[in-house]
Amino acid sequence: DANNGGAFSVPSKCAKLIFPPLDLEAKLPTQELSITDLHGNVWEFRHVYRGNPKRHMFTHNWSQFVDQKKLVGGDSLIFMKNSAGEIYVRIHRVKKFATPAVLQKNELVVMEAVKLAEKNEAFEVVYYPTAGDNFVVDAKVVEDAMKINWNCGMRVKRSLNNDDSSISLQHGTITNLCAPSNRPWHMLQVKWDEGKVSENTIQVNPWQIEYNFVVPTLHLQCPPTKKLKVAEDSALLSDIQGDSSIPMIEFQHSAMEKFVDANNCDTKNVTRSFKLFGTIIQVGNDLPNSEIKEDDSC
Amino acid sequence: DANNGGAFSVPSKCAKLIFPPLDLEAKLPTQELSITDLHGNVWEFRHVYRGNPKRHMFTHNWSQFVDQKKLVGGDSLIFMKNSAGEIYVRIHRVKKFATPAVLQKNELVVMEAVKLAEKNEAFEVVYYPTAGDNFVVDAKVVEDAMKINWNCGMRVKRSLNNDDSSISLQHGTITNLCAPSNRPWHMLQVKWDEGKVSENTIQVNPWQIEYNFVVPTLHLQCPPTKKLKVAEDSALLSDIQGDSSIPMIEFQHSAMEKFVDANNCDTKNVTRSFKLFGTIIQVGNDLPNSEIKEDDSC
DNA sequence: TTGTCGGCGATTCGCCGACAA
DNA sequence: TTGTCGGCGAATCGCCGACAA
Repeated sequence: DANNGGAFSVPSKCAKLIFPPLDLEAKLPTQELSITDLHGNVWEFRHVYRGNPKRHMFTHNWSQFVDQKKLVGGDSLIFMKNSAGEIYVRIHRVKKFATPAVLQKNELVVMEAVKLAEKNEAFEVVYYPTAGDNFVVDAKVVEDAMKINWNCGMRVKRSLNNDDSSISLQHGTITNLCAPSNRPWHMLQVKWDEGKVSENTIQVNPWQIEYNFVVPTLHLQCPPTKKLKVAEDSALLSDIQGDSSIPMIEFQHSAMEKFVDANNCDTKNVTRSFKLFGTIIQVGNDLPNSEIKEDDSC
Repeated sequence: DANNGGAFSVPSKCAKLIFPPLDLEAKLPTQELSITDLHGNVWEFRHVYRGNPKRHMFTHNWSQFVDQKKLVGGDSLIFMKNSAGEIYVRIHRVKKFATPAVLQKNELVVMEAVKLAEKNEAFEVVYYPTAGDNFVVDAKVVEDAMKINWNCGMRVKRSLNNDDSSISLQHGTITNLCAPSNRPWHMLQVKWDEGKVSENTIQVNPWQIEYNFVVPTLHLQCPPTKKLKVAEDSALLSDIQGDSSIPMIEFQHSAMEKFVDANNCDTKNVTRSFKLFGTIIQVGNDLPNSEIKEDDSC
């Protein structure tokens, strides 16, 4: 388990198993530990054995670690030691589920904008780049996702690219198909395997999930283990940017900028098209002064 | 001018002209000022008249302002008051020029990667998303830029989208055409009007600048004043992301991610093409394990 | 065994006038 | 007129054992 105030209490099993032994005769047994994270960054923690009753703790550099990794209560740490005695740490973040109330409010706002956009009228949407619920996507991405014959009971997955360390796969089942006015926006209702029952059913866009076909037991060119490794490498490369729970968000964000730019009477890329909530938008001079606000909070 | 230690000394002309008058009889004349920035955020500064000799200063909330706006020595503030008495502040950032030595080192690294890429061999480049010197660009952007008949003496401009507030236009003149092996990378040498003489000549890519045609005195559909306003609005919308000195960087960054993903044996977008240093790259499975590292520092 | 609390010392931060350029 | 310095009190931070769950 994870953080409390100021220092970190290391479970004693973990400390005895992994850390070099301390001189327990000293009044204040202390050593400096160099621990490597998944990025190859080395953290110099001070490991002390103190308190009454005695317990193993990290003091120096611990709060910096919490800050930089944006740890919250519930997150877990996994310590590892290789044969050379080098210690590694990996973060396993607690899954965060948005409450249905928030999701429903977003739904209303977006659907209103959809109607305005279809009529070519001005619309306004507050965009949270880090929230992972994105509505401006490259047209091709939407089309590819719509080629799949989505159906109730299908097993799906999405990867949660948590902040800046681990990547984890989330699995679920399609429980409902709801296509208001035949639009793909939030068309699929998915029940995730994990999470509190009251919070684990959400509506998603087809392009945010992947169909989770069952891998047969035959030998394939890309066995599942290798595929997983690739996913981790890719996370390692891209996570410094540190946003979003959905892999494609960076591209979507840029698409958004492109759209805003073009909307402000830049005539260089008039032929470019995007899907906006599933409606094709030709960006150019013919749109009114639609405004899209960005906001990094949330 | 801008910041010193802890508080901010407001030039007395500015204070007398713009701020509401203080009760100069009090021992410590003080008032709270609500000042709005370009994002519409309201800052509550404490304005005191203190010291010996007396001077106008901002104390409370000033350091938060410096932190959030990432002000550095040399940056300027512009205060404005409208007829209703509301006060606004705008930041004008000092221009930063990279040293020729750094630029030349980058040049060597990139040119080496170009050669490897052309031979379809593995290459490695450290990518700084915030540095503004980008080499993976949508093919169409490059092609558009190459349609212009670049020539010495042409006047050009680029917009510096400084961190998160003002946008400023930088003007310059093409002083040299250097096309090693007929590639557009760093093809144009530009001398900027401002900046120290030793640092104001750099090599740029054609897609990073705009040809600055002379606007005739006739009436046009888009007079220059309006165009400037548009640029400011666009900065207002996009600057929270807060990177880069070149408008297109976000898109380039996403293109980079796309490229990395595709390179890691994702077969969904094999038909997509990019210009890499001006060389067309078809992303797909046929490339070896090229690695591209990202790094947010610098 | 381990989460939380109060305490304490060291460091930083916010705000001031004293200078001097 | 205005940039920088030292000083000071307040607030925060880092680190500890005392509890109790």
